[in-house]
Amino acid sequence: MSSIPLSEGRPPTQRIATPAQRIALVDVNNFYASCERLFDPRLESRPMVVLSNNDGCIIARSDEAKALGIAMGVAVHKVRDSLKRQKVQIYSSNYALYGDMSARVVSVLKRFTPYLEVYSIDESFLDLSGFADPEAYGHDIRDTVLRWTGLPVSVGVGATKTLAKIANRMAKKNPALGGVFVMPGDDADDELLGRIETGDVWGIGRRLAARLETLGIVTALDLKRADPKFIRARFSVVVERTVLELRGTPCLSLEAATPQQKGIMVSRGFGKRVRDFGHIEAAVATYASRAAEKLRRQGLAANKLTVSLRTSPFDAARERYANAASFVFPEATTDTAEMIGAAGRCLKSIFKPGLAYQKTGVFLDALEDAGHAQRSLFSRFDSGPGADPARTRALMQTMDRLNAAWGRDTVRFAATGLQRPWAMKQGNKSPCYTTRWRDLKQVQA
DNA sequence: TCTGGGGTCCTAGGACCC
DNA sequence: TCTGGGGTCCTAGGACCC
Repeated sequence: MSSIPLSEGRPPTQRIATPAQRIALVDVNNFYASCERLFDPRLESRPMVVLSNNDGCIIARSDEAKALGIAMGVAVHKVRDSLKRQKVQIYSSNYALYGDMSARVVSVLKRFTPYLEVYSIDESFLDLSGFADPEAYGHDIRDTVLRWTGLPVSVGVGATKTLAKIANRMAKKNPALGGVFVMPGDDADDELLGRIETGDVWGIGRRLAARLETLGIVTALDLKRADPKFIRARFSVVVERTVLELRGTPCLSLEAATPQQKGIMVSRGFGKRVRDFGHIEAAVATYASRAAEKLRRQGLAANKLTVSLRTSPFDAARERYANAASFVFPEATTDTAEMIGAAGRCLKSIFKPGLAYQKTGVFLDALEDAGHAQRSLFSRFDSGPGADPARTRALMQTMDRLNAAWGRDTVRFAATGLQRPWAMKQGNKSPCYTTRWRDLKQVQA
């Protein structure tokens, strides 16, 4: 994270003097709207919005649209008349375009420092520790990105990620700053923090803000001055970190390497309500295969698949229902057909006829590196050279006998193979074997 | 009629083991 | 049969982010 390498052999507890950490947050202003504008110059200085997947709600607005008071996330049908009256241009979203533009911005940013974390499609954290004049550097970054990609960015600099976020917000809110703001640091931050509500601090959402308010903590400055230990006891370690970060103590490090993804989700709302099982089944199969594609593209394999299904939480008059079912694969898989099959079974177990459904999704979980996917305990008997199905059956029978005799999942296979709540709910008693090497050892013992 | 589609991390609590 | 502490692993649910 720091650009100063630790010398080898130094005890980890010993602190070394480093220049104050400087983190810059660079993000694209109104990212989706700015991308669309790039390819349609007629939109320049006109109010415009970009819509979500089914053109359901507003997910991006140009400055001009914001000035008209159009809210983020609002359902289009609620504001359709007002959009028309104010001549707001309306665009469907184009994620392929945004992904491509995002990559271009990142490649420009990488010329400024290799210590960079791509945080989201339109935001990156840059480590500028040790740079003499971060403000001038920020302007350089901004000018270069604009010139090379056509996209306007804002740059906020602070001692921690949380402070960089706040600085970025300042840069956006005050046009006079020219898109760049550097937090002065320490006590000099206080005047500014006093004018920011806790809910606008990174990591403090609506619920936490409400709970903090009951304690009299209303502004970012109040939060900075709160006792970290008290906050930890009352809330959690997450909020405690935010307090420390506001004080300039880094708790969230810059992650230059992208870690392995932990879950993969594909979900969509239906354009209109759906009652037909076949329709939902087709959607689930499509999502399962898309999820499998994403999985393989990253060289991962999944151990578990979950299907969720729900009616609309917005239909106050109709019966509400939401449920999910999971399937744990006998061994980690990347196979589309296997996933579609599992997804279909899961769906069947939670589908209730007669309801008007709004949304379904497929989630892949317990991911691991496909190259090191755990071999099935039985796979060497099941297939390949030396296959011995009889041996497999014998092993399974042994397990069944042990489990029956001891009245529980003695050797831990039977129960761990199926997610319990689902198995119970379905009355599915058939054992499903997870076959890890540690289990094999227990059997042999 | 119509309300996004993804992700992350933390905590509490249950099952189980010795 | 009861009691009990210390530990791991797993899951559900809640909070947040973009």
